[in-house]
Amino acid sequence: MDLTTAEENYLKAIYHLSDGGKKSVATNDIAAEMKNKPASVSDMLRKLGEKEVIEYRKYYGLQMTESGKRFALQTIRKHRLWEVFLVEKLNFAWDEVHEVAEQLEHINSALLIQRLDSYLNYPKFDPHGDPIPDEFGDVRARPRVHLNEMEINQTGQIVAVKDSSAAFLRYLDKVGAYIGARIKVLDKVEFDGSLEILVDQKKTLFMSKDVAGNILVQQS
Amino acid sequence: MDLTTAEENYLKAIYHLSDGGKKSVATNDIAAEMKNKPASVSDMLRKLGEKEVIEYRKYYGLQMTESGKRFALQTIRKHRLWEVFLVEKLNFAWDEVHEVAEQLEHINSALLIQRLDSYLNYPKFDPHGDPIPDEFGDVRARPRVHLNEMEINQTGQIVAVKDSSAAFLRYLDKVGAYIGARIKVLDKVEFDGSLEILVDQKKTLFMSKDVAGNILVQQS
DNA sequence: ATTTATTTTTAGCTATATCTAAAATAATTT
DNA sequence: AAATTATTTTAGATATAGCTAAAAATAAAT
Repeated sequence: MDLTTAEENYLKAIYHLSDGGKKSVATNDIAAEMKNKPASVSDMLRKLGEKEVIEYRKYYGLQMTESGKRFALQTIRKHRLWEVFLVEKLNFAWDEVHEVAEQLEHINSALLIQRLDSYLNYPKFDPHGDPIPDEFGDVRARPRVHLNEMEINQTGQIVAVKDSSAAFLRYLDKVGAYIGARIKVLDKVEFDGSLEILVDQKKTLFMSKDVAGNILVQQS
Repeated sequence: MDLTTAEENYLKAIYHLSDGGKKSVATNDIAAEMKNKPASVSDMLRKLGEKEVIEYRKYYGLQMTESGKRFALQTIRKHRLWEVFLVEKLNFAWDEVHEVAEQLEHINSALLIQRLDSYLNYPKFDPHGDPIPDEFGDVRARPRVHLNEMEINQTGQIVAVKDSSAAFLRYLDKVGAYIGARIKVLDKVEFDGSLEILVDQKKTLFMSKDVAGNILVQQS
């Protein structure tokens, strides 16, 4: 069974809004996420129900089926692999990749994705630090802590940022706090929660509690 | 003005069938090339006429406009750049790339194509030896000769093959006669036209007139 | 120069994916 | 509990891109 591009996009939106198929999702919220009208969503939900990628009872909401989750994860996998390609090979900036990956994720070729994965050396995380599902849809989720919650002398690796506005990403780029950077908390100021951070065993960096609250770290 | 994927595919087909916009093309031939029905083609020609990428007088055939040629060349450029990527970076075989490139050519991002071009080191020819138009649609066409028409001691570079059946491509791969290979005609047998070829100043190779007739060489 | 055959176009239908406006259902408030 | 509000669905459009069957125009053959 094959899905259209539109169906893939709906499934992906539903997957994200439902927190991986755990929660129920409102028609209105899907419409907001997809930037279209609730009436269009209702229609699509009926179709997705017929294809059995969701279980749909009208007026009562929906549940993703196992099949639906697999499809969503495949699309997410492709999106994130392409993001890695764009950043690592074509030197795109973090904030330039989304639009293009949004198109590339719908290219249909199992061989292409296998080869791309291999070419990129089987990355486990995308440039924003989000995990890349493997070909079976398995995700190796790492425990994450907000940087502002870490204690002095604790170490880890930056794995994600919460605020992905262009301005914030530019700031991070400037200070060298890229995804994958190894960090160590050197000092913490009591009264405002600001931090002194060692980045990649070289640069030290002062950071406000607010900024640190937007950075996720895998502790090690 | 933007074109849909279907419109891009029609323009590309028309460009090829009309030999770069020079000849007129029959509705039936477009239908055959696109594997759909003449009625569908008529309809699309009307639309393409309205968008002024072709000049269309019903029953009388069509002419590509300058705008139409530019669009077609951009699509061809993207297709061939992706083919280079698939073969050189992802290790696709010559006969595996077409289908996937057919999808990738419709990805819409000027930046992506610029970066891809740069990443591939501004290739001038695709893996089949067909020229890649530059971003302005200019094509550096090289004079080509069939290998069987070359004389003893003449040299050149293989730029294309006419028969692109998987069997033929496998044969060429096996004997090392890939696109770009530098060749020299060492000897020519009078009575059957078969040739002795030096490939890349290393291997010598015997080749029937028939095989040589399917290989195009840029003389140098 | 008619007739016949071929090619091309039109008319009307189907499917996808969107929309607006109205109707139906569920949730909230008084 | 009834009325009001919010959410969701249906009904009926529109646009794209294909189809079949029939009509119209052009080309070929007698």
